[in-house]
Amino acid sequence: MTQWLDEAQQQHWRAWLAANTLLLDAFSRDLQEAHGLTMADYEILVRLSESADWRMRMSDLAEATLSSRSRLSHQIDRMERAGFVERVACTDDKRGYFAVLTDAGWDILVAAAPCHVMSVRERIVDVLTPEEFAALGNASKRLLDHMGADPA
Amino acid sequence: MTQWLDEAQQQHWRAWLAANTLLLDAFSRDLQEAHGLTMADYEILVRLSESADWRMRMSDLAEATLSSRSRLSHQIDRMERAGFVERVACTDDKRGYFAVLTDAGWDILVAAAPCHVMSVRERIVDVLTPEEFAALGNASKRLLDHMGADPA
DNA sequence: CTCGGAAAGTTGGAGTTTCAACTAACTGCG
DNA sequence: CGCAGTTAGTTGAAACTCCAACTTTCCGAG
Repeated sequence: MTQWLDEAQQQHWRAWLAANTLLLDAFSRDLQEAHGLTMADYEILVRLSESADWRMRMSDLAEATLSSRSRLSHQIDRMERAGFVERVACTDDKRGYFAVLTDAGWDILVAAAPCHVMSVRERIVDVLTPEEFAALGNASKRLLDHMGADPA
Repeated sequence: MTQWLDEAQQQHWRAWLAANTLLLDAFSRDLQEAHGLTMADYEILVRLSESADWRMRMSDLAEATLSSRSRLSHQIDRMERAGFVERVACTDDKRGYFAVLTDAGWDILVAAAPCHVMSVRERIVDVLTPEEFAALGNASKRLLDHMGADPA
């Protein structure tokens, strides 16, 4: 016998789902309109910029951005065409490649970051009380843990 | 001067983002493996099944599922091909169409629902304390309100 | 050394989403 | 009435994602 959700649970669940969709849409739209970037582009730029030598192995980057290898590979194709990253062969492991941030990639990240942070603030951080926001973050962290995901 | 996020805020934000991605992936995968449905399919089936006469105007359905008209149109194409819905011309407004749930659509929804609810429980509802889950839902609701979204 | 399996990454095609352009029908104002 | 502007919905192409198959290289046991 299925244990259905009660009315309140149903509402929480749907709110969570709807908020995700609308927020993610909004962030993408903001980034897109202002700088022609997608969320995926942006996350890759961020990860690379935070890495030593502005570079990361394809697999590590895929894992960090919660993306499949295949998806990342196509994604890096596009970003390479756009001039934001370069592929550099890894000499230690000849199967491997690094995705390396270019100056152009850095520049667009620097240009886009303030506007992205702004929209995260406007739509989430500053909308909630600090307690509510922390609760949202902590609940998310618990859910991640339960799935065995690294919180990094 | 950009007001960056502090360390804790950064972590909450990233946790939220990661949890969304992983959870949504997981729900899709569960539905896909068990019944060959996508989340989008499932939500449409749910909405239609909850509507009078198992039918909804295309625009209303698009709005309810937070999808663009174009996306919904393609989506309904596929579901019509699969036999889960039908398009029925609207006689009042000759521009309009109803998406109507078929018996086959109802059947697959009935088959898929328990397994979907199960996975929502397993991955969210039963993972958190009732307080944490409520906090997640309420925060989401607040964010929706702030975006002017109807909580229905 | 060498061979089988695992890991890194890419590829192509099919499926999905987005965007802009389009048709057809409705609405209301002069 | 009659036509300008809106609304409903579709379409096709381009962008993106997913999946399965593939190549190359690495690793470890014998």
